[in-house]
Parts: sequence; C-alpha cells; structure tokens
Amino acid sequence: MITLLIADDHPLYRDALKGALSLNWPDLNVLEAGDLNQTVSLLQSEDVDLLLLDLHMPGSNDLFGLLHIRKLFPGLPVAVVSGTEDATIISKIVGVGALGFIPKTASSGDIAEAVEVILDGDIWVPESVTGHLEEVDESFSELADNVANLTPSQYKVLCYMRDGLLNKQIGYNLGIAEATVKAHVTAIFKKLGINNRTQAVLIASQLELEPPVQKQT
Amino acid sequence: MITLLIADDHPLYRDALKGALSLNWPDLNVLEAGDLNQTVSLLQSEDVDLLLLDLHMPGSNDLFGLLHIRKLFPGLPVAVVSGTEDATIISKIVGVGALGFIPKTASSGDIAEAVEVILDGDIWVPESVTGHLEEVDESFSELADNVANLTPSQYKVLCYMRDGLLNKQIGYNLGIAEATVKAHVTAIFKKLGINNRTQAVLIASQLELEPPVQKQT
DNA sequence: AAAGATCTACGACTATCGTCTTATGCGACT
DNA sequence: AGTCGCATAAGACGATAGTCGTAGATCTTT
Repeated sequence: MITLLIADDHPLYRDALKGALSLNWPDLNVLEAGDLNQTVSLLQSEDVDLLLLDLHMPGSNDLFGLLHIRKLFPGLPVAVVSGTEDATIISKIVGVGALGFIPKTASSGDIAEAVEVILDGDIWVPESVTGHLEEVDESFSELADNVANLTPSQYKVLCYMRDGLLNKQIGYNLGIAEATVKAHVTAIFKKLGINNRTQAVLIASQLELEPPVQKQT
Repeated sequence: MITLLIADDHPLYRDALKGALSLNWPDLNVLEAGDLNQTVSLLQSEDVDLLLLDLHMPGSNDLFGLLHIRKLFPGLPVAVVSGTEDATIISKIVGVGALGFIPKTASSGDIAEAVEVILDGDIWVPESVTGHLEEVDESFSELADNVANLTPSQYKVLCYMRDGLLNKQIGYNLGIAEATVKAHVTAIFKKLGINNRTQAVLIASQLELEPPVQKQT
C-alpha cells in the first residue's frame, strides 16, 4: 500500500496524474495539496511514501520551496513535476535533492515508470535529458545548502524579504514584533555569509527558476 | 560598405563570427569589443550599421545591458547573440527592441541570412522559434521601458545596487559623494515606481536571464 | 539532573536608507 | 535669454535596517 501526495495548484492536473497512476497501482492512496502550506501540514500528519511536487505552486517559490521541504523531511522521496524541459534547470532540481523530474508533457506510461523508479530509491529524469545532466556548480550547491539550513521562521522571513516587504510588514504578516524579524534577518545573513538584505534578496531570487511578474506596489 | 560591431567577450567567437560574415560581405568593416564599456565607447566614436551583442558579456547584465544600449542609441539595429534557445527568453529579447536573435549554434549561412534580414530592418529569429514567439507580458515591457529610461548614472548606480553595495560603497566606486548616490537612488525609485532598494534589486535581477553565481562577500 | 545547543522572541542602540530642500554647473533645445 | 534635464552635493530629518545582549522554551547530550 503506497501513499502518495500530489502537490499542484491545478486540480485538473492533480486528477490527471492520479488517473495515470491508479492504472498501474490499483491500491494507491492519494493525498492532494494545492499550496505549500497544505503540503507541509499533510506531510506532518500523514505517512507519505512519495511527494509529487509542482515547483510553481503558490507559496512554493520554485527551488526555494523544494529546499524547504527537503530540509523539513530529509528522508522523503520527492519527484518534481514541472513544465520546463531545460536540462540546466532539471540538473539544478536533481542537484538539490529531488529524486526525479517529471515533465508535464510526460505520457502516463512515463509517469508510472518514473514513480516506480523513484520509489525504488533511484533517480529518474526524462530520456531527453538523461545524457545532458550537468554537474551543478559548486557555489550553487553551497548556496542551496545554506538556504536549506534556514529554520522555518527564517525561511518565511526570507520569503517576505524577497517580496520586497519591510521588516515591519513582515512582522505584521507573521504576527511577531519587528525586533524579532530583525533577529531572524541577522541570523539569515550569518547563515548565508552575507551582510545586507539586498544580497539576501538576490540569493532568494536566484532560486526562482521562472521569476514571476514584478509586483508593482 | 557596412560597418559592424561585434561585442562578445570571447575573442575566438568574435573571429569565427567575423569569418562567417566576411564570406558573404567581402567589404565588411568589423569592429570588436570585449565588454559593455568598450562597446559603448566604440558606438559613440564610430558609425556602426549593426551591433552584434553577446548578452553575457562582462558589464552587460543580460537584458539590462541591451536596454542600456537601446536607450543610448535608439536608432542602432541590434542583433543579440547568445547560447540559449529558449523561446520565452528570445521573446523577451525581441520584445525589448532587438531586431534579431542569433543562437551560437547557428550555421554561417544562417548568420549571414540573419544579418542580411536585420540590415533590411526586419526581424530575424531562428526557425525553431519562429512560430513560438510569445507576446511579452505587459508589465514586463512596462518594466523594461522604465529601466530603459534611466540615465547613464542611474543605470550605473542600479548595477551596483544589484551587487548588494551600500550607498557609500557605490559612491566610492563611482568617485562621487554618498549624497549624490542617494539622489540617484531616489530618482531611480521614482522612475521605477517603487520605494525601496529591495524592490529595485528585484527588478534588476529579473532582467538577468541567466543569473551569475552569487558573489559571496 | 545538569549542561549545552537551537529556536524564538524582544528591547536598546547604532548605522544606513531615503526624502526634502537648496544650490551650482553644464549642455541642449526654443 | 530662458527653460529644461542631468549630474553633482550639502544639511537635516525621520524611517528603516542591522547588531548586540538577554531571556524563555525545547531538545539533545552528558
């Protein structure tokens, strides 16, 4: 009996994925989540064998969210589902600890195969990029490592920083004092080896694979 | 008699490009530049018919540099040369005013054709993306427009801001007082419709197509 | 149980940011 | 000659950022 968590903000695609997989695993237990918060709380309460994660999910922030989940649940196999086919991006995803990458264009056969391989603990990527997996840049993985070592609170603060919010606004959103936000900010700087918020924002935005449209405030 | 400026930080590739083109245009006048500063000064002193611009050139900062040049020399035809084949990125490049996009994998025949088309004032993109050119997001082009309207000094200040420098450090690098830097910063904010440096950095980093490795300071 | 490490939280203090005002010099356009 | 935009820069001021010390809570280690 296998329990699977499909995390994707598109309900139709969740259904399609579920359908494709239930053909091969009749006794499949499928959980669903539409954003990163739901995903995390489900992972905390349920016993999940594999997470299928859409990188572009609300609250996920691409690699940023993947790192977060990898840190919170180190043993959990994660397969990333996304629309891109770019070998460089897929390399980064795998380099950051995902056990596989399933393009949204994959056939149900491919998907089933991918899930099987990943449940076995191996890595699966689309055939088109099998030979093109690049070595991930050393400083990039160091960066990813540093970001992964942020505590949940620090992670949230960094997310808000990357949206251009002031410490005061971040505190309001998180229900904590500005002084506490500042403490988190300082801790983030130390972990990332930097000394001001601009550099932090840059690092965070580099973990975005497809930057969203800039919010004009 | 056609004068061409090849701006690429790779001397070998400049030679290759020059070679490919001189086959078709025996009386070609080729200038070369290795970084953005050289490019700008050559454009100021020489009469150039077409600029072949490598986006990943030192000082160029991808779209950022292209916008800068488009603003300084609005009438100059620019063809972008780059390694990517991503239709989304190419769409942005064209949307920002480049008359063409030449992938580094292009054959010398393709290159010659591209240059010919562009000198005629038309747009040339690789066949593989001809049908896939996307409409550029409205807020993106608005953003690009705003950035393009920065003055040269403001542009430089924004570049340093994006590197995480303090106003004081920027002033030192540019040989001007911190007070002047602040004046520029405020002006930048007004032009971009924002109100703090974090948002400015975010905008700048969105104009990077392939973010460089983070500089650990 | 005691010690140590980590996370979260917050106030006090200093540094930097960002705005505003004012001013000078310069070149371009009318 | 006058106006405009741009670059430069000073002084003053409030807002924000960032550091430091402290403290309670939790968890692990000894």
